[in-house]
Amino acid sequence: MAANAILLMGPTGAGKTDLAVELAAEWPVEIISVDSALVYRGMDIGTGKPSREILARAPHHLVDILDPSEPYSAGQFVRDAVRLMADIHARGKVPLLVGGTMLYFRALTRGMAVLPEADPSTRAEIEAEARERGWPTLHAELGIVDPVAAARILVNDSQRIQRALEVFRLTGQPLSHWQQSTQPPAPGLTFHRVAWGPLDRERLYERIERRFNAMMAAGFLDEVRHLFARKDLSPELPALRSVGYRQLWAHLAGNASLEEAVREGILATRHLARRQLIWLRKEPDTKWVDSLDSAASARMKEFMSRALSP
RNA sequence: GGCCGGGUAGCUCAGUUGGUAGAGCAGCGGAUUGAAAAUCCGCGUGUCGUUGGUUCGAUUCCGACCCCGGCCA
Repeated sequence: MAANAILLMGPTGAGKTDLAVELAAEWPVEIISVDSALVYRGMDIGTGKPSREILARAPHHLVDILDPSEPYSAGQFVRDAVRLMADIHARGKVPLLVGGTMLYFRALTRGMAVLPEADPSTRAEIEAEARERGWPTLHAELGIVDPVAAARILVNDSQRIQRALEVFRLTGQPLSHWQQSTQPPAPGLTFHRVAWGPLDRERLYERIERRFNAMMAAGFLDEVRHLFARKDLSPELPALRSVGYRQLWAHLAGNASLEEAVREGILATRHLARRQLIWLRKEPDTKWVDSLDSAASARMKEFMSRALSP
C-alpha cells in the first residue's frame, strides 16, 4: 500500500493550529510542525505556539527542539521530517504536516541538493570581503566560478551570493553543479495538499493585526525581554530575525518606540503572509478551503476522508 | 477677526526660474536549494484645495474663497 502524508498549508494567522488539533482528535494522524520559528524553545507567544495543554493533548513533532542560539535549516527539516514520517507510518498512522514555512514544504516534496551545512567561519570570511569590496564585486566573482548560479542570483541578494560562494569554497564545485542532482527525499509517498485560511486578503490582514495586538496583551514584550537579557543571543541569529521578535528587539535596544515596533511588527507579518500566499498559489494539486466559509469544516472533513481512504 | 506657514499619489513629503510632476512608505505582482518568519526584484495619471485673472499655455505668478496648523487679538 502506498504511504500517504497530508500537507496542511496556509498563511500566518490563518488558524492552522486550531484546525490541526481538531483533525488530530478525529483522525488517525500525527502532527509534524512545518515552521521555522516553532522549533525554538522560549519563543512561544510571538510564534503563536500552541499552549502546553494543547501540545499535551495533540503532540506536535518539531516544536521546541532547539535553543534560539542554534540554527535550523530546510535541509535539517527534510531529514527530520522524513525520519518522523517513517516512524509515524510504522505506527500505522498518517503524518499531518502543518505550517507556513513554504520552503520546507517545497524541499520535502521536491528535494534539496546534497550540500554542506552552513559554515560560520566561511560565512564570516565572505562577509568581511563583502564589507571591503561590496556584494556586487562578490557577485562578479561568483560569475567566474559559477556562472549558472550568478545568472540566477541578483547582484544585491547578499544571502544567496554568500551561500553560493560558501558552497564553492567548501566543496570546490559550483552550487549549480550540486543542484542538478536534486532528488525527492521521500519517493513513493503520496502528498495530499490543502491550503487553509481566509481567502479574502483584507480579512486576513485584519486577523493578523488583531492577533499581534493579542500577543502584546499576552506578554509578548516580556518574552522578548527574556531573550534580550541573555548575553549569548544577538539580533543576527535566525531565531531572532523572526517577525515580531526582530521589531520588539529593536525597541528594547532603543532603536524604536514601542508603538513603532508594534506597527512594524504587524506590517512584517502582513508581508510574510503575502509571500506565503505567493508560494501557495504555485503548489500543485492543492485544495483550497476558505476558513471563513460556513462550510469550511465540512469541506475539510471531505478532504480528510478522501486523503485517508485507500 | 489679523498675520505667518501649509493644502501635490492611500500616507509622509519633494518639485516645477510658467510647457500638466516624483521619492520613501503602504499596496500589488514576482523570485526563492541548509538564515526562508530570511534575502532579493518589479509595478507610480494624480481634478497638484476651489474659483477667477494674467498668459499661446497656470499645479507653478496674482486675487478671492474654503480647509488645517501656529502666533497675535
